[in-house]
Amino acid sequence: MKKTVLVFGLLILALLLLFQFSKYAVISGDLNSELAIALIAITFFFVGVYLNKKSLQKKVKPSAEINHKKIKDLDISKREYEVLLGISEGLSNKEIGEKLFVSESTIKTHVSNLLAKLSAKRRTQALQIAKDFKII
Amino acid sequence: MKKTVLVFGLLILALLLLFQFSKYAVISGDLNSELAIALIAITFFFVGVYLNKKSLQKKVKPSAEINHKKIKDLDISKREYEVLLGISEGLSNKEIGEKLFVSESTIKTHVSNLLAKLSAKRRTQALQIAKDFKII
DNA sequence: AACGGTTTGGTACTAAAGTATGAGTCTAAA
DNA sequence: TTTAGACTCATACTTTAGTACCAAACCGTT
Repeated sequence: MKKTVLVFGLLILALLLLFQFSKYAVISGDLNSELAIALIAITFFFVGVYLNKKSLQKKVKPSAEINHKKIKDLDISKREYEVLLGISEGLSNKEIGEKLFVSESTIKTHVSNLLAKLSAKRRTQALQIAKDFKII
Repeated sequence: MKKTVLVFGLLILALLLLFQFSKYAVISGDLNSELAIALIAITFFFVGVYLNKKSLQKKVKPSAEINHKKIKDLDISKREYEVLLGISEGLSNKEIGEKLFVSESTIKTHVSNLLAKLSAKRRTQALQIAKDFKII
């Protein structure tokens, strides 16, 4: 919010300066009126590019963002989530165990609990559901 | 390519028209010089927005497109690809078999060949690799 | 018609995955 | 301090997944 106010403040300031500059150029009868117009055109061109980029970012980013609230809603613990990430990397239970420095048995327990919480029958189904929920 | 030429042609035309218009406004001593400048500013603002949107589209779209060439390069058959899609939906071999009206044995054969072609040890790893290759 | 590639499917096996149950440890909160 | 939840691990078991090998049927091409 603060950022938005700052940006718009600066934009209005720049706009006023450009208008003052163009007025001065016209009144003083310089040959520079074309230059002034060109400057205004270029400035607003970049303002357009900048604002468009900002507004698009807000529409594109969410598709790649993780829904942390959903993770809590599903009652998925920290460790279970780490296991879920291991599954999404295509690792076996044994490999996940090695990565997290625990036994394969432990991973099996986590996976089993995870599947129940995600209402999945298999780890591949868990991946599909987790993607739908945007938690991976 | 043709489109690009057309767009740039129209842009240059619009630019020239605006310059002529602004010249006329200034020379004729109207009070409208500010209006002319505002029009130029607005025009270039939208030009900036438009061009930015165009250039971003080319960068965003490919991330959701399927690389059919890669599928052929990996020598993955039609049926094998259908099985891969079944896996990505979280289905078991038996369920994929029912969906495609063939036996579980057949699916196992397809999966085994698929894993070899994708250099994967497990179906979950196959999913991860297939995503990297942008074939699912 | 013979050929290569795909698709299908079976048997027999090994390897993972997943379930159920019980239990010990640890930590943060009541 | 005891209590609940999270994490750990094991055993014993069932179910899927995956491999290896073989073989028949199908299909478009030459």
